Amino acid sequence: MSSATDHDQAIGQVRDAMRARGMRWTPQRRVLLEVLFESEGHVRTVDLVERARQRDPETIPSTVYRTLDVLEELGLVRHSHAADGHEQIHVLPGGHHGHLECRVCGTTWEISEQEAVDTVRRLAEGRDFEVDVSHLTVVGRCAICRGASPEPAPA
Amino acid sequence: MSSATDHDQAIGQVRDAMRARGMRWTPQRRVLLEVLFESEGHVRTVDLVERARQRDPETIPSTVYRTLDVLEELGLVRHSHAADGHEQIHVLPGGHHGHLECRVCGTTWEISEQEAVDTVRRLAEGRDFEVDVSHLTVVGRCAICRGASPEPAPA
DNA sequence: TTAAATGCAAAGGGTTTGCACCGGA
DNA sequence: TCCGGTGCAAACCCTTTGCATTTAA
Repeated sequence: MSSATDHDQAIGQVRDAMRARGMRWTPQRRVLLEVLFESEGHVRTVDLVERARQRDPETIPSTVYRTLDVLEELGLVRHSHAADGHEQIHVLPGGHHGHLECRVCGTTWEISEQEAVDTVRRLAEGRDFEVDVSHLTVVGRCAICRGASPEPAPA
Repeated sequence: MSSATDHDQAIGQVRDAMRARGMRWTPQRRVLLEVLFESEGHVRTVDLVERARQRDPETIPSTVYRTLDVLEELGLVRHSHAADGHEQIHVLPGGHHGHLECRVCGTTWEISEQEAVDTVRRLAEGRDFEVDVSHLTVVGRCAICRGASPEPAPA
């Protein structure tokens, strides 16, 4: 768990990085960064917009989307897609990581970078393919949902 | 590679299965099934609509989407999401399989069911998670695109 | 000062829905 | 005949875009 101070420090670094590149530091960007760092690794973009709006009701979606694009260019976040196809944002300093998502209950678990890399290693090596583990989402049914409904839809 | 006759036979089975459940067999459904069986395992839903329209210009998108829902309930197809979040359809009798997709050039390769299962086995076993390999899409950069641009965006 | 960001509104693209009509069983 | 499917149009949701205005540097 990170403290508010950790976040402040990380946000300060982003601010400096942006200024160093001639970009501007705005209240809107600070709000988004705060929300991002509190989002424990991954969030749906839609939820991000919502959380930012809770913090600042004036939040405009397009500003959030545009800032996310910038942050992705800076390498601070990455996006992937959840089981329903919606965009999902990952904060990198929390570590590259993949996801395991239950298609029944929607719960998501993180897969550590190491485990994600181990998982796809064989795939990648055999084909000279560079896997983007942050974009890896493995979908299926979790233990609880399998127990609740033993069989998947029959063929 | 399957012959037209194989397809006809498979389509006939679907027709019978639908009738047996009190569902109706329509020209629109036949067209969609034909397109599906010619799609070699996986297609984006949008492309499916397009291909059906080439065959029958009267094709209506909502009919395609609704029929796909029915086919998924029957267990004949599954959907997943490509790297851009768009829906992708898989025809099951062609075999469960995953995908490898290059985020740069967009090329997609199939991963056999066996390889997909091997890949995620450790992940699944450790958590009692049932992985839906048909929904597995591993994104990254292919050998060619890595050669063209050595480094990904720096952090 | 001045170019980067924002706010706003509108468009875009894929997908879903409601409902009257059609047509397969 | 009768209910499942279709056609059509509109709604939806997330996301992107254009452009005038604001504002950080």
